[in-house]
Amino acid sequence: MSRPHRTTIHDIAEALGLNASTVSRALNDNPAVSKKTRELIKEKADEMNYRPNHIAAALRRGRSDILGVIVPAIDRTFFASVIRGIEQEADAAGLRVMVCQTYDSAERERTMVETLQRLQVDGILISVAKDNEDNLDFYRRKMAGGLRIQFFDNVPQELDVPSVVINDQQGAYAATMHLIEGGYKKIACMRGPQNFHIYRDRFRGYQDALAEAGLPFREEYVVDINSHFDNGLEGFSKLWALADRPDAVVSSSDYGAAGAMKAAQAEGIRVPEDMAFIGFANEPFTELITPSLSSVDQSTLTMGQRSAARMIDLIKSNKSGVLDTDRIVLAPRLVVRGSSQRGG
Amino acid sequence: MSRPHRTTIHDIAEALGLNASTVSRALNDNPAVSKKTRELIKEKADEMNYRPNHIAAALRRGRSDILGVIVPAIDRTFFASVIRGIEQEADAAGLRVMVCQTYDSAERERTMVETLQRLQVDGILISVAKDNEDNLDFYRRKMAGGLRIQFFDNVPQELDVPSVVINDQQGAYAATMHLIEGGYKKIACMRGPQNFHIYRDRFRGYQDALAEAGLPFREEYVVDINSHFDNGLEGFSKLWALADRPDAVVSSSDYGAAGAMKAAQAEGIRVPEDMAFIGFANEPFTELITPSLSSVDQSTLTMGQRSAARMIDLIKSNKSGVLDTDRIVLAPRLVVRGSSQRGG
DNA sequence: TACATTTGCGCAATCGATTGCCACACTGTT
DNA sequence: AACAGTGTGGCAATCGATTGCGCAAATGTA
Repeated sequence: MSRPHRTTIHDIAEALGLNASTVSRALNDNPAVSKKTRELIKEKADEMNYRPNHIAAALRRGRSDILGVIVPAIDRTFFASVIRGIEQEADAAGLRVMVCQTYDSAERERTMVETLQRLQVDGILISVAKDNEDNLDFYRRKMAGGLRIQFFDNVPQELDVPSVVINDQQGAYAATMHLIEGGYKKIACMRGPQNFHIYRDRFRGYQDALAEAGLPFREEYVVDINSHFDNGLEGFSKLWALADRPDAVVSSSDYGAAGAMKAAQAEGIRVPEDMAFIGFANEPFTELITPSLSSVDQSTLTMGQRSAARMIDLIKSNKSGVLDTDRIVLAPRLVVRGSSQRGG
Repeated sequence: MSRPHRTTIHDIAEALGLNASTVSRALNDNPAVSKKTRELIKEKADEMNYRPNHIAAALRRGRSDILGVIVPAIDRTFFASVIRGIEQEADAAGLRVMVCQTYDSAERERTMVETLQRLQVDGILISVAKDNEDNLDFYRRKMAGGLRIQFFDNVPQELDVPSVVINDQQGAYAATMHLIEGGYKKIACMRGPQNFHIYRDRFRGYQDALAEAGLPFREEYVVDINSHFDNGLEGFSKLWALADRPDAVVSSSDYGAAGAMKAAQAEGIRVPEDMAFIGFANEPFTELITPSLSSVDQSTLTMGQRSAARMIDLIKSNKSGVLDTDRIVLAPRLVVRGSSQRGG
């Protein structure tokens, strides 16, 4: 028992004694069809419960009206929010969005790109996976082959590609400076993996702020972590083991900051009186924990909108992969909450 | 400057002095092609950097090998996890997954179904939107029209459709019973909108547990909330205003429970010594807050896997929309944490 | 009335891959 | 040497919508 027959433009044409081409034009509001027949056709189409076959149209037109989006994981607020921004722009332009997850695997990332390409997506928006060590050549080839790719967030630094990123240095700088202005003097840094430029930039922002304020940079105040709660716990214990303990922590991730803060509280430390904490990403949970966690907001919605808008422009202008390699840099926004505000 | 020419099977055929049909068969490992030519073709295809046009194949075969997934929002851990389960099954079956968000709008939900249908997806997996008051007829028509739809999580009760849900009653029952066993006697309930069966069921589980333990059901201990942090705050203040205050709260949502707990702590209440809290959904943040929040895990991965597996079976057997309307009911799992464990 | 112009619609090719059917060639058997 | 049988591969139709081109009817003009 196969699927029931779906009505096509040919069915409509036959029912009306017309030609399929006329039906197609009518449904697309082509002025070459008189208003009379156009309405007649639309009525009949409605009556026959017609649903256009997007696949067929895509094949003929060479455009699928689909935007591919590839992210490490959709359940991270950051990406979900970027995707929302992308969808807003896509909706407005009449495009659909297809979302794929790499779960931070470089191999799966390549698979996803291939898959989307087979599906004839009009373009791909991507935030590359964390362990994306050597997909560089892959992307070079793809773009040289005419595939339209727009990068955002985590972008391969070695590639001169169109991208939308935030100013990580500036975000970490602002966070650190905020602590300094709050009177904290021994500020530690929990930094992310330094093979990612975003984490390198954040680390640099931290250093820059210290330097500008005339505070010494202390090697032992730097702890390497990943973006997980447990890493924060461990990171804190390292800092706590020091002879000269810090009085504040800037973290490259909210999860890390939350973990560290929880570990600190377990030691009886008062936050923010004895010690301040500040994270990065402005995850929703930052408002839920006690005290609420200060963080750096990454204007994610804008990131999605700008990325999509650029891609859509390119598609509409019908250029191939050669979009200008401009890098759009968005400004982050410091969100001050209880964890860093003495007497607040 | 339009897109560069993409190599097709015709190009390969021409380059080899063969026919496109042979190339097609070879690439699909059709035994009607000798091993020799098959390998020759595959080599050439590789050399010419051939990428099959999925669109064209889909049109011809009448199958797109795409599964449509519709959820209210992908950034809720619950859905992200279900989607992951779906992807696992789909990957194994060689299908792609296209995820759409309704942002809890019934209208957008219909649009998404239509869109996916135009895209000729092989089937749709959906958790219906919250304000899905009257899409019932819509779904009846779609399914009658041969569209394969598999529901999960939030399912229209009025429809006799294939679905995968969890036993909400059982989850809430276990949560409440856990509190009772912990010695709490005045247990309040923050329940979700009662027009959703999932929240009705949870409320029923709460009542059942009370009844079984011989505890009185008290109308004033019931507060209506939505699944937001702020609703938890407000909900708590209502309970706090009572003459005879409760000593525990079961919530139909983690966010509500977290909000209530924070409000309680602000009043100087010790958790769980003075008052216990337990949520529903087992969101990741439940481990981050202090004390960590007990919750009910919904075996989301399994839900996704089972839903997808059923749909895939149906697709492979090439039946139309008439999948058996069995309802698969999964068992939830109580996760006990600090917020409900005295002396723990 | 005759001719030029516009309007409205049909014909047929096309997008790229798939597939039923047929034809040729080769092997092996008698 | 003739024929059956099997193995390979080509031909052409097909999926459903789109679109360049051209024809015929309707309209306008002299």
